[in-house]
Amino acid sequence: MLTRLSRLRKSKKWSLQYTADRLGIAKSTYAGYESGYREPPLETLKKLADLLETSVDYLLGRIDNPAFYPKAWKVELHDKLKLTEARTRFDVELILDGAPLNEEEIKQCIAFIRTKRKLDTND
Amino acid sequence: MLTRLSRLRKSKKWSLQYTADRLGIAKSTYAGYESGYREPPLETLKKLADLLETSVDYLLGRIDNPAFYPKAWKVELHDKLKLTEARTRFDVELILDGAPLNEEEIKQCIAFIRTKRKLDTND
DNA sequence: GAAAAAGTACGCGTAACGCGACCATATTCT
DNA sequence: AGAATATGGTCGCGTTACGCGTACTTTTTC
Repeated sequence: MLTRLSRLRKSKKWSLQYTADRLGIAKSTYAGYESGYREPPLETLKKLADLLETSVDYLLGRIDNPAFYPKAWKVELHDKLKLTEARTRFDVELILDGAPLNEEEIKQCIAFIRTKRKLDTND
Repeated sequence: MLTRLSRLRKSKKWSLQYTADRLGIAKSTYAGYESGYREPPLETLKKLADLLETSVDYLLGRIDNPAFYPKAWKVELHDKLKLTEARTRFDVELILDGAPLNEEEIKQCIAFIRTKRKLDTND
């Protein structure tokens, strides 16, 4: 059930003991979660998602993207596109006619809109 | 802990009994989840999120948006921007210098990129 | 206003959880 | 290399807390 825990923990180079300490539980208890031998209470599950910087839905195998997800769907146009939300930032792609906009196309769009806006305010 | 269950269930106009039946558990068992008296096993928690069309993270109070979230961060440029993913679609905004792109600006960007791409392929 | 359904609370039997203890393997240190 | 320490993994026991039936109150339906 929670086999994804092991991967995420190792990606952070944490030991079972360290992780268990941060959760305030015994090493054997946490090991039980990773092996699927036991299930954690919901409060511990939330702490795990916090520690490992992912979603509970990912830990449970309900989604496949380990990155946490945004609360607001706003995309800022810089050189790189960023999806902004409260916790962190995610890379996104803009697709047009099936092909993603490359960096240069995005820059050109940005310049295009900026000059357009400047013209609209100066008359 | 799971007080959001009650809201979501009522918004679907389901009774405790009906919900419990769909989960394959006793009414009193499910009632225990809503009241916070008991916690469901993780498998049941996932089923609940499926039934109520939300995320486990929302049920646990970890995020405030009950809508499910995307699996892939891809934005398709049409007249309206859409964030595409497996389950459903979300409206998004493109922000430039703090101001969102309006529909006309997006259309102009689309036309701009299309002509640019046509030029690149025809030489 | 009776009957049915819905919501709520409790007690019992039992499944499953948390922990310490233990061992095998891997890593670190002198 | 060999001792010392840390790590990953498993097991058994005591205890927690879960699932269900049951009973009771409140609400809805006719």
